[in-house]
Amino acid sequence: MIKGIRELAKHLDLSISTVSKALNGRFDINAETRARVLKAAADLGYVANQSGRALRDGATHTVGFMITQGLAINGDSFFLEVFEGVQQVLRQHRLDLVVLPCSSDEPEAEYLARIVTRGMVDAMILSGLKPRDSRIAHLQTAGIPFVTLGQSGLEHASVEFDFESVANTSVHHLARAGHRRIAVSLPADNLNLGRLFLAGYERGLTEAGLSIDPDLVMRTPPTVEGGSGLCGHLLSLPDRPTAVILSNEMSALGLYPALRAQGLEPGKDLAIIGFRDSAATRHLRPSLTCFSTSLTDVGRELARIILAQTGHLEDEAQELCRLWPMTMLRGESG
Amino acid sequence: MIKGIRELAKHLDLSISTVSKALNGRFDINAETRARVLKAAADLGYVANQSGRALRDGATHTVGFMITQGLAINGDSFFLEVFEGVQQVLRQHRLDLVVLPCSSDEPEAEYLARIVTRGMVDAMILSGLKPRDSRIAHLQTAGIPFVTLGQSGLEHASVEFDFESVANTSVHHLARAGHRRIAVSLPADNLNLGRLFLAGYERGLTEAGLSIDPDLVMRTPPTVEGGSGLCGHLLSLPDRPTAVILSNEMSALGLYPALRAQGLEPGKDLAIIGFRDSAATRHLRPSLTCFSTSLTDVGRELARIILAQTGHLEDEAQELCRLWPMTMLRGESG
DNA sequence: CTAGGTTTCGAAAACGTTTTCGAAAATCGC
DNA sequence: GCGATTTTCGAAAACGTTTTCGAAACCTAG
Repeated sequence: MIKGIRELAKHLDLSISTVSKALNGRFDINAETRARVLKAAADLGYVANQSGRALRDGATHTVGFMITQGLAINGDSFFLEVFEGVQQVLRQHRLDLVVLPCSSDEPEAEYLARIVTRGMVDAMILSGLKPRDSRIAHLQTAGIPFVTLGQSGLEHASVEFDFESVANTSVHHLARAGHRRIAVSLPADNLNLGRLFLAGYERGLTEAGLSIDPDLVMRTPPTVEGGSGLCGHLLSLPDRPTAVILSNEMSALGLYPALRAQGLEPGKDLAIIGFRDSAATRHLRPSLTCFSTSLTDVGRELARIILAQTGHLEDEAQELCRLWPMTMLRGESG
Repeated sequence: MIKGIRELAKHLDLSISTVSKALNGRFDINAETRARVLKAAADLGYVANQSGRALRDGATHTVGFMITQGLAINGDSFFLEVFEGVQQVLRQHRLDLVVLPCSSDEPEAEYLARIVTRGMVDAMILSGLKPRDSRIAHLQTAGIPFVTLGQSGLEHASVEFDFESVANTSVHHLARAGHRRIAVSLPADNLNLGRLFLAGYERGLTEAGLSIDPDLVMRTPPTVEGGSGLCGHLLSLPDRPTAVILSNEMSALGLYPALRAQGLEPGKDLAIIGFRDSAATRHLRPSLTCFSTSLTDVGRELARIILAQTGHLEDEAQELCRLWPMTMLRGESG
C-alpha cells in the first residue's frame, strides 16, 4: 500500500503533476503514460487523499444527509431505502453520501452549523423539518445547496409526497364504492402533511358531490395508540361514518384490533384506506388498501436535485417543489 | 461569516499561530488574549476547516459507521437508536459520527476500501457482517481501528447480543411453566446468531432435564413469511411442540395470524417467546414475551470501544468481544 | 535543415490548519 | 539596574492534492 501521490510518482519515475493529471483524465497526457499510471495506481491501491483534494479545490465531493433521532417513524426501513437511491445516483457522478445523525442532546441547528462551517459537505439533504425550521435560513445564508424531504416551501428545493392526490384519490375510491360518510384522520400539528391531505380530502368530497362535515375531520397522533383512540372517536359520532382515510402508517395497526374489540370487522363494517404501505402494515388481515411508492426512487430524485444545484447535472431546470406521486394498492379493507 | 483562520487573525491583529493555539487550548497563550480570540471566533462564527485540520495532523476526528442496504434485517429504528448512542459519546470527545451507506450496486469491500484509503475516517464501526467478511482483513492490514456490531470473532473487537443467554433463559422460562416439547427457530445461514442461539437452547434443555430432539430445531428465514411457514412446520410434527422460541423480530408477525388461521390461539395453544422487542412486535395481542435492550446503550458501548482503541479513552482494557445482555419482557404469549 | 506548431511533461503555488522552534517581552532575583 | 528565567507570541514548514504556466521535445512543411 502506498501513502501519497508523491510516492506513486517516484515509483513511476514521473512528476507529481503528471501522475495527478493522468489519474484525473486531463488531456495533455500521453495515452501510454496514462495507462501506466492507472495500472500502477490500481496495483498499489492508491486513492487520492480526501482532505488534500478538498483543501485544494474547495469541494469535498460529498453530500450530507442529516437525520435526527426523533423521527424513527416505525420499525421498517424508510431512510435506508432513501439512502440507497441517493447513493446510487451520487456515485455515478463520483460523489459520496454521508449520513449525519444528530443526537437528541444537541440542538439540530447547532449541529448543522458545525458540520457546514467545518466544510464537511458540499451540499445537504434535510429531513424531519419542523414548521419554521431555522436550519433552512442558515443554509441559505451560508450559500450551501440543499434540498428537503418533506415540509416543502416555495423558497427552497424539496421533494414531498403528493398528499393532496393521495387524499383525493382515496375519497373518490370510497365514493365510487357507495360511501357517503367518509372520515379522515390528520396529525394535530400544522405540518404540510395535514394541510395538503385536508385539501385533497375536501376537493374529493366536493367533486363527488358529497357534503363536507367538520365532525368527520379528526386530529389523531400518528401512533398506534392514536389509531386505537380513533376507533372510539369514530363510533361515538351521531351518524357513524362508513369509511375512514388514515394519514399515517401506524394508525391502522391500532385501529384494526380496536374495531375487533368492539365486535366490528375492519373492511366490512368500516372501510379503511391507509397511508403508507410498509413492512408493518403489509401483514394486516384483511389486507390494507393503502398507498405505496419506491423510496429508492425518492432518494434518486433527491440526489438529482442536488446535482442540478451543484452543476453536476447540466440538464433540466428543476421545479422547486417536487410533488411525489404514490400509487394505490387495492386491498381488502376498502 | 469569516473564511479562515487567516482572516480571523487579521481581524484580531494577531498572528495565525497565536489564534490557532488560543482556539486549541495550548498553554503558552495569555488568558486574556485567549478570551479575546474565543469571543471573536464565536461572534464571527468561525470553525476550523475540517480538511485543513485533517491534512495537517493526519486525523479526521471522524468515525465511520458502515451500513448496507442489502440485508435490511434491521430497520430504521434499530440503527437510529444505535447512532444516537454512538454520537452522544463521540461528541464528548470532540469527534463526529458519519454514517456511510453502501448502495446495493457496489461491492461492500470496494466501498469500504474507497472510504478508508481516501482517509475519510479515523476508525470504523461495521454492521451486517457476513460469515467470512473480507472487510475485516482489509481494515486490519490497513491498520484502521474498528469494531463490529454482531458476528464477533476472537480476532477483533465486537459487540454482540448475548444470544446464548437469551435462548437459555427462554428454555428455562418455558420449562418452568411445564413445557416439555420446546421448538426453536433459527436462521438458515451459519451466522453467529444461529450458533449461539442453538448452544443456549441445548444447554437449557439439558439443564432442565429435557431431551434434545433435532426435529424441534427449525431453520426459518428471518422474515414475516418465515414466521407463517414456521406454523405449518410446527403443526406437522408428530409429537406437536407446545412452545416455540423465535430468534428474530419478524417471525412473530407471521406466526400469530398463521396460527389463528388454523384455529389456534397464540400463547394459549402454543407458547411463544420472541426476539426482539420492537415497534412492530409491541402491539401484538396477546402481547409477546420477548427480549429487549437499550440500543442507545449499545451505541455508547461501540463508541467507547473505538475511543479506547484510538487512545481517546485511557482507562479500562476492553475485552475483545463484548456480550451484550438483554432482559426478558414477560408478555401474555408464554 | 529550419521555422513554426503540436504534444507531453514538470516546477511551483495554493488551499487552511497545527506545531516546532526561536525571538521578543516581561518578570524575577540580587 | 542587570543578568537570568519565565511568559507570550510570530515565522515557517508540513500535510496531499490539483492546476497554471512555461519549457522541452517532437513532428510537419517548405
